[in-house]
Amino acid sequence: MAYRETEKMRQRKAMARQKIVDCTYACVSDGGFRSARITRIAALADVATGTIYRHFESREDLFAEVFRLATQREVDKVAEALATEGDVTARLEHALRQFAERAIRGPVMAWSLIAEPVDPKVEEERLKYRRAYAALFEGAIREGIQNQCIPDQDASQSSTCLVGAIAESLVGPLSPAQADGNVSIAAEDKDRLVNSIIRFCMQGLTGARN
Amino acid sequence: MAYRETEKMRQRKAMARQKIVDCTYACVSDGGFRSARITRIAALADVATGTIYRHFESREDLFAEVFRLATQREVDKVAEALATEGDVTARLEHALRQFAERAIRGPVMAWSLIAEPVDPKVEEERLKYRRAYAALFEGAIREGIQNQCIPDQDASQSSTCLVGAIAESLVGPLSPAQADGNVSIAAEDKDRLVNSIIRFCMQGLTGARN
DNA sequence: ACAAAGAATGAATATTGATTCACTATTTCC
DNA sequence: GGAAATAGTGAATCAATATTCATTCTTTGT
Repeated sequence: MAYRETEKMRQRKAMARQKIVDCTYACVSDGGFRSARITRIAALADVATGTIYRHFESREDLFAEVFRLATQREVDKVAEALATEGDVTARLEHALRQFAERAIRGPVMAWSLIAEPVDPKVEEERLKYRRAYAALFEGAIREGIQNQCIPDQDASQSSTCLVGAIAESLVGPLSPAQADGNVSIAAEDKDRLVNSIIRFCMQGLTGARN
Repeated sequence: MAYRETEKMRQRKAMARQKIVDCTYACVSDGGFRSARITRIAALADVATGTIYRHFESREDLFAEVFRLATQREVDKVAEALATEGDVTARLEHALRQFAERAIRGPVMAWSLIAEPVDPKVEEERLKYRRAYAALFEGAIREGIQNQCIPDQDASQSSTCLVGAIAESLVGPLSPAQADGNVSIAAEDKDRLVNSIIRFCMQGLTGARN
């Protein structure tokens, strides 16, 4: 025998794989999945196109993995915001703000995760992602209903409305950002936007104007 | 001279063109713009692929026209609902219901009009469509603010939230219409769904639980 | 240093559809 | 009927990318 897989090689391989994932993430952040070409990813990662296929079965599989990682990051942030101390409505508001602000910071990625049409394997990941969100928001809304901070309602349906209102507000205006070379919005506009959305959402949830 | 365009021919041509438009509409209703292949449209319309190019500059132009027609139809319905007698909130509620019910009836088309990524020329039409909606809802919200049925708020932003909440509920991946093998939902479920969305939206707008 | 095994390469291939265009068919008018 | 003009056809072409695979380069153990 001559060659056997060694620790050093395993690590080098893992690093190459990671670099491919990172560069794919960068490409997607820039123009969405659809415009992320294998050749561009390969060039960025400084490997040959063929190399990508030693690490991933197909473009679709690579994308599914990148999607999974990206969403995990987002969902974690929201979960974190919901897990703080305080009453349910405050925590929900905090979580919505987190969601909205992150989407504004990375509008193309937000659009890709929420709305861009993707291949079946990626769509499957998206379903899990939506379910994770739904579960988080729903849980909080249920808790709110229980201790009467929030009037009785279909928690699952309301959480869908929350996501929709935010997504449309952020992704709608910002997704043509890929078309024109859209510049990012000014900080005070961003704040007004986020506050406006949150007011609508919290009011839709609780009926309370604050 | 020998041949000159005659009325009969003009009509026949117009009919062929109309048939192409109709079949494109059908294809889009079925699977969105992206999956509407020229070959399939041609087959449906019972013409050769080349014929389509005698009536339209390109696939994109054909799609732009179909988009324009489809949205005109939708916007007209909402405008109609808003133009009835009664107080603003009742009319807004009526319009939202119209919007939601139509989207449920044709979820794929609704998704195509609202969220599917499309080519630039079609995107341009979508912008007009959004503006038309924004103008309609906004106008009503402004009117409501003026005569104090609705608290002061960013009318344009609120109208975006309305569209988003409905769109996500009806055409998002978690919507009942898509989740199961898109068998149409039962009438009473549909009603509950629409009522639930509308409650959220009206409450988001007015803060009033009814 | 060498042979065996694996990893990387990237030009060539495959695929998927839109679009073209040389040709055929139809309509019109004499 | 026949010539001129236009309409319709659909196989061939083109374009844009994902994917393959024969070849080259690296690593490893003796």
